[in-house]
This record gives sequence, C-alpha cells and structure tokens, in this order.
Amino acid sequence: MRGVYVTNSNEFTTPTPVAAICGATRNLPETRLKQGVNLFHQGDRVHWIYQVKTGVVRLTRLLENGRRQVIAFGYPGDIVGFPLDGQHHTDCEGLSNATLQRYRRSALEDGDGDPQMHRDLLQAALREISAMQDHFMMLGRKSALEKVASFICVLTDRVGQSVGNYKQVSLPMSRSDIADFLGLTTETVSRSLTQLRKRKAIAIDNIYTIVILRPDVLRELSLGDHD
Amino acid sequence: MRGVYVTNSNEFTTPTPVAAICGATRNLPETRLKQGVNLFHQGDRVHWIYQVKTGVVRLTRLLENGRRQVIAFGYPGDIVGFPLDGQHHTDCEGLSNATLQRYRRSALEDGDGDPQMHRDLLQAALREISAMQDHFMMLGRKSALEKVASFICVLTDRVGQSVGNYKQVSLPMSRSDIADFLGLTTETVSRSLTQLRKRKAIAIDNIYTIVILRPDVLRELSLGDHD
DNA sequence: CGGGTTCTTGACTATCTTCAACGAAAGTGG
DNA sequence: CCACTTTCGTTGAAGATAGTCAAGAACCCG
Repeated sequence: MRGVYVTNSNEFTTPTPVAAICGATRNLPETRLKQGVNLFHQGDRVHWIYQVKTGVVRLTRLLENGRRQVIAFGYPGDIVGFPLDGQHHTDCEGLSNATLQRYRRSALEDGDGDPQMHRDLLQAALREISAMQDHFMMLGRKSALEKVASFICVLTDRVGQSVGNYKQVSLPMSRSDIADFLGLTTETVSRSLTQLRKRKAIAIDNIYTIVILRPDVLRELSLGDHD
Repeated sequence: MRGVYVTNSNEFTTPTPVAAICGATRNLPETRLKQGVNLFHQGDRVHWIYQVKTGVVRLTRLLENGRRQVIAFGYPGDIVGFPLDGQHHTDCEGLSNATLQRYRRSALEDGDGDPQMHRDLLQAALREISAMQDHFMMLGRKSALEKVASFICVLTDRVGQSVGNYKQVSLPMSRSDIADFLGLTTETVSRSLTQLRKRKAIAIDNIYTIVILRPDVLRELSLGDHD
C-alpha cells in the first residue's frame, strides 16, 4: 500500500473517454481525472507518468477470461503509469475525482534534463517494487480475515485520519475492488468486515468509512496471531 | 517469470555465510554463488545489484510468524537485488550453483558514468514491475491447477529446452519453493502435478524434470478454460 | 545399503466460494 | 420531489476447493 502502485502510463490513445483530462498548469502540467473515468488502458502507448496529488485511482489488470486483479490503489504521493516496452500494462481509473501531476516518460527513462526528477521517479519505481512484495505476502500467505485486517491496517497507516481518540479511514473503492485486490469474493470481504466489527476491532460508520476502535487487535488479526 | 525478479541487494554485511562470493573478474566483476548459500538477506545494506548469468536463485520474504513467500526465481538474464532505502527487502539464495555479474548500486541510481548500463538497469526494474503484476494474477485469481499449469507454461517459455519433439523444463527448486511461490501447500502442488500428468499434459521424468506433452492442453488449463 | 529428507497419496476438515435472498443506497425519469 | 429501477452490500445455506494430518514411496546422501 505504500509507495507507488501502478505500472504504465499514457492516455491520449485511450479508446475510452479522456475528456476529464485537461492540463491545469501550475509549475508542471496537472491532470484532472473524474470519478469513474479512465486515465489509461492496458496496451496504450505511454507518454506520461503520473503522480497522484489528490484523490484515489485504481490500477487493474484483466485476465483473458474476464477475471480481474486490482494491482494497486494510488493515493496522493503514489506514482502510476510505469511503462514497459512503451506500453501501459494496467488500466487506471479514478475512484474519486483526482488530480495528478504528469511527467514525460523521458523524465524517467533518460532524465530529460532534470537529474533530480529522474532520481525521484527511479526511487518511486523501487518503492513500487517493494510495495508489491508486501502485496505478495498478503495474496499468497494470509487468510481472508488476515487479508482484510492487513488491508485496513496498511491503509490506516498510510492515509488514516485522527478523529477524536480514534483513527478512521475512508474506503473510496467498492467491496468488489477490495475483493479483487485481496484475491477474495465480495461476500468474503463483507463477512470479514462484519467479523472485525463483531470483535470490536473496527466500527463501520458508513459503508465507505471505517473507524479503528482497537488498532492493537486489528494488527494482531492481520498477522494471524489470533485464536 | 519474465524479466527481473528481486528486490534489493548487498551482501557484505550479511550475517550468514558469504564465503561463496568471490569476484572472478572478466570485464565486470563476477560472483559465484554455491547452491544453498545466501547472497544477501532481508535488511542487509545494498552495495551491489546482480544479474544472473548461469544457474537459478530464489528470492524470499518472511512473514513475522514464519510464513514464507517466494517472491521470484531468478534465471539467467534476470536482475536481482533492487534496493529500497539502501536495503535489501528479500533474501536471495542459490538454488543451484550460480554465477552473477554485479553492478554498483550507483550504476542504477545515478548512472555512475555509464548511461547505457543505467538505462538497462532501469529497464530491468520496469520489467520487474510488470512481471510482478503477472504474478499477482496468478496468486489472486487462479485455482491451484491453473497456478501450477501457469507456472510450468511460463517457465517453459522462458527456459524450456527442446528434446526431440517435446520441450522440457527443469525445476531446480523444491516443491515447497513452488508452493510458496504460488501460495499453495506442497501437497496441493504435488496433487496438481499428478493431475496434469494424468491428463497427459505433462510427464514427470524425474522430480526435477518435466516434459511438456501437450502445450495446448497445458495452456488451456492455465487459463481456466477447462471443463 | 541404510537413514533422512522430500515427494506423493489418502482421508478428513476448514475455509472460501457459490447461489440465493433481502435490504439499503444510488440513479433515473416522470 | 417522489416512485421506480438498478446496483451494491450483507447475510444465510450448501457445496467445492485447498489445507491439515498422517502414512507410505521415492529419492538423495554418505
């Protein structure tokens, strides 16, 4: 969940609506992405790499037979759109309205006259690799309850907000996005959340807002040290 | 399975045997790694990044409670040891005797006077990201049989050898390595291999050598288009 | 050849998925 | 603005898949 999350990047050739994208110039060109709109698609040529400034985006990959895997959620600070052979290898869609700063692909690949930006983008790629390794542990070696607890933990550490004595975290993604991220079904995600609620580890304020009642309990459950 | 697989790199500070490492100089310093010996550990400071020249290495990550995830197998051409914050984030061990060419960490991070090498290492990092995304699909959205079939398919495409009319692939790793790579148990890996054998998709010559009898069947099974 | 490890197979169990129903929320059109 | 429709989330019951435990076979090593 930490660091960069995506994979590849470019949008001008996308076969779906890109109307939501328009560069609002500050220092660097900024892109506005509306909720539900695609920034780029698997297979698009990569012209830009993006850093999420506000909002949340979702990176997905489709299997031949329609099964879907959510590769990552991109939160502010994350960089999405790493190319391979000049192509995007995931879809990217806004889960909320989002703004992104864009960088030429060449800024990553040959520096493009800005060594500092070059270094930063490379660091982002390395962070991405490490973050994906964390995700592997989650997908491969955790039970449903542990996965959901881990997911909430990581998200809380990354983007949790303090409200009174508690921390809370907003989940702009649907249950099925979470399921496809964790390798579960929506039903199992729902049941796991219910179980966390029944154990008083969390409270579900509304469907998109979770309050962490017992961070310690949640962390234990996420590690699998539970009864 | 394609591209680079590891994560971080450095070996001189490793708490375990590094005796197997000794620079045999050709153009660039070469490292020899004996079977069963660690090249680096999770948490080690990174001094070098390695490209596998011969042999196979294994990259693993440990969970707090002892559960293990195999992040990748490094075959010739793959680069292992990408750093994050100057540290290795996986263990790396030789599955067979292996030789690796090493590059200064600085060759990745600032070019170190060789722009071409710098570009190559960056490309390797991007390939790594894409390869990990493939791995996600496998971990999250495939059945046991599909995982094992995919594993053999990818390995065959990457390092399979033609023998007569058939291709074969050698598996230098143990069943439990495969299990930890695919998020399964050794028993399930074994049962899946048996099922592939019973369906005449593969033949198991000896435990470490698999002959592909029906690539088409194997591929179908890996995609989940099976009865 | 013998001993230890790894692999395979079987029986049973746990976990997660599937299928189905229901309720809540959100979107649509009058 | 409200009724209608559709989607999304939760819950339950039944079934399937993979895990666990246990035993035997194959392989490796000295």
